[in-house]
Amino acid sequence: MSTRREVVRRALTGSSGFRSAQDLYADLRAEGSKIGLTTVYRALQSLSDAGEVDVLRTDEGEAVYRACDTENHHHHIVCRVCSAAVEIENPDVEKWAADMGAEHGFSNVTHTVEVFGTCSNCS
Amino acid sequence: MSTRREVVRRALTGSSGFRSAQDLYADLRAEGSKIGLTTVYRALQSLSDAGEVDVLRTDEGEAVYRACDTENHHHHIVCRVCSAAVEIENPDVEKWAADMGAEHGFSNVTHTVEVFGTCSNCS
DNA sequence: TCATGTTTTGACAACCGTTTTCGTTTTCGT
DNA sequence: ACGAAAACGAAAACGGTTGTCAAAACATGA
Repeated sequence: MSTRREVVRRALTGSSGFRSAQDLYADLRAEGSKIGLTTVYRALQSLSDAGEVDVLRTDEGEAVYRACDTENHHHHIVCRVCSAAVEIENPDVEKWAADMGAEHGFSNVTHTVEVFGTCSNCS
Repeated sequence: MSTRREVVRRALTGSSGFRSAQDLYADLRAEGSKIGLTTVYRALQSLSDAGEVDVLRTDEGEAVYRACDTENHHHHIVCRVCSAAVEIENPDVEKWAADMGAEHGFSNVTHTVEVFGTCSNCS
């Protein structure tokens, strides 16, 4: 396991919200690291492949990452101002998604569910 | 209302699945239209602003569009091979999202829910 | 019909996030 | 300490999308 990857993981863990690769790169450079942008992208790719971080896309198509507390399947409620996020669960939605798949003849069913709002700090 | 906009709308309506701007552009050129890519983007922007088409982002961050049967709030189950989509609803999810927002102090709550799978034609 | 102002259009360039390339540096096993 | 393999970073390439701008289409009034 590379040091750089750990540095990126730590930078991500230091924030409770979703961060973009460029955000993390800026943070790390600001604190004196000589890391390259390419390496940040590579580390995030690898962390997300390993399932250690969650990824989602903003409305603008930018990928943002978060180091979550649990590795289990869950969803988020995300502040659209500061990107802070809370992990949430809903077994009913899981079942519903599976049922919908079966009902319409879809196999290998997955789903994405994200809730957005303005958090109490930002409103 | 411009003709070009109608042409794009018709091209979208002709397909049951989600299509990208570039897909639609290719289709229209293939059928002899002299439309420009910029115009396709502009038409889709305007249709989506007007709420006449639904937009979502692929995993790769590409925007894809669909002309849905209803203008009411709904979700989709989308084939990850051919992009065919079926409109689905779930009042429970709507309520749950709102409840989660309230519970965690988030205001102005919205949500995105998409289900993915392989449709019967493609499996 | 013709002149004039407005809107729409499309070729092309610019943008921006992300990935590829490639030469260099670091790490690791022996 | 040595050489192979992996990681690294700068810069170029890439792909989708948006901005620019001049030309074309359209509308309006004289």
